[in-house]
Amino acid sequence: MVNTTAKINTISNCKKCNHKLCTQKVSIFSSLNMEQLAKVGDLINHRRYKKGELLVMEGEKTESLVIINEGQVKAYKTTLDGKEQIIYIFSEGDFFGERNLLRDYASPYNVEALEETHVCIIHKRDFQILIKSIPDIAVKIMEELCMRLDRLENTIETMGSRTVEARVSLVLLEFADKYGKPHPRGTLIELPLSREGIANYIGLARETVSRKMSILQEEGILEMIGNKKVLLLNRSELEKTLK
Amino acid sequence: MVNTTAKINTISNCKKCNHKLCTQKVSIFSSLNMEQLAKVGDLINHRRYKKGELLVMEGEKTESLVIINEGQVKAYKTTLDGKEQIIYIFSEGDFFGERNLLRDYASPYNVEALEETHVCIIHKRDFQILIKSIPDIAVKIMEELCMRLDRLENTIETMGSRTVEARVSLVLLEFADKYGKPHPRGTLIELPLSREGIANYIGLARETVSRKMSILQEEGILEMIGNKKVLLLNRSELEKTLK
DNA sequence: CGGGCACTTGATAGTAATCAAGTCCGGTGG
DNA sequence: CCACCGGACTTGATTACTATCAAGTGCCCG
Repeated sequence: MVNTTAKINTISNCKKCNHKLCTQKVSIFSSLNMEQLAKVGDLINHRRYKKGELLVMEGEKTESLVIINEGQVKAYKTTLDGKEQIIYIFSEGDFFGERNLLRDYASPYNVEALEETHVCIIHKRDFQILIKSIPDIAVKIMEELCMRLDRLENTIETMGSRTVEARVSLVLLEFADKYGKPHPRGTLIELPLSREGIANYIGLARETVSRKMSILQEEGILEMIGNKKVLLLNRSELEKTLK
Repeated sequence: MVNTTAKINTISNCKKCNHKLCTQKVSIFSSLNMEQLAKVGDLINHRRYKKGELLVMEGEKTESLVIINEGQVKAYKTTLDGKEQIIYIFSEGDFFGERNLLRDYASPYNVEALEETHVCIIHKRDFQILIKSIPDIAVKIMEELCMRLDRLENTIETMGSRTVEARVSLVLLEFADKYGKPHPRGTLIELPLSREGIANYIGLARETVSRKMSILQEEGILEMIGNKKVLLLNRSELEKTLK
């Protein structure tokens, strides 16, 4: 199965972890029984990336579905003026590379680790077999794709109607839902992105993001804790800026 | 050419046309054999809408997949300042309502006929049965959803990087691919939307769309023919404004 | 031929990008 | 433990661009 001892170690851990990590975490495998999970586990390879490392480059032809097991990554396109437009932030349980499961497809974006990240990889050919023997997986992927469509559609709505405040609110609410933890005075959000990253996510200048967040702080809607944390104090007020 | 008797005619035609119109036109049924097509045909209902009629309202709970057989529709969200942000234009062979095939889902947008439109409707419960007996359909839908994700991701990129020219170019190229016909001097595009519609599609003021298109005409990249047609003379030049 | 509507074009104002200093924070080394 | 350094962030001033407001113009249809 494998050669070097270190690798055997990792892999053998993985034999167990396949159920816990890659498979159980991920909604697309949630309907599988133990036997099926084991089957899936056999097809999975693992890999680690350090912060800043590229998992995939825009335009690169990839051959596999990648599932984030631990850590998080950003998927971004490079615009003609050299900026990066972040499209997705993928965290534990999210996947990418689904486009080329069915046909050959160049990656539409760069994917870069935002921190130490551990991924599970399933090769296209294995996945195609898998999807045929367990059709329910295709349905689960469809569900996930629909959720992404939802988010992108909403993003386009706020980007189109162009009230900058709404864009900032939307991203803060998104982060609150995804990364927020209960706190006596509200919700504590660990930001996955720097100010510049947030700006690149919602198509603004980093200074503008700073300014708008300062205003939200003055209004008592949130409190900035250092640069990487935000305490959301008044969620309903923040939601008002949306609709 | 049409009136009441014609309508009866149409309906009875449909028993036959199910194979030709709804099913053969649509990529999601492209892998089906004749027998399967017939099975699908039996599940389909038809309906016509006049220009301006709403097929679905934002927030409404729908129960079926709708396939455009003839005509076209726009899917749009109403923003808090009363504007409409158009997200999709669906034409012959496109479908919507896929979100609620799997779970109960309120429509994320209004859908309105841009012209006389004829649709095929499959109820959720029938579709769920269909998808189980012919799993390949789920795969086809996945493909289509991936294409939509592609487009939305590109839209977000251009909306984010905020060069207004690029937005106009992108929409013109999209229309050229979708509705363009060969012409001795380039590509003739029948615009599905008015200037205001285009503006609502790419998040600009209608005046801005006018101005940018006038500039493109001055530059010799295109020629406006009345209000509803555009002759694209220099496609490669238009593409340069993107990347 | 005339009326209405969509579109174009012009002038103005508002808002965010850009340019430019500062300031804060975390990390490092003395 | 403290002082210093660098990078990220904030804040301010200016500029650039598009939305908005306001006339016109042209096209399509009766």
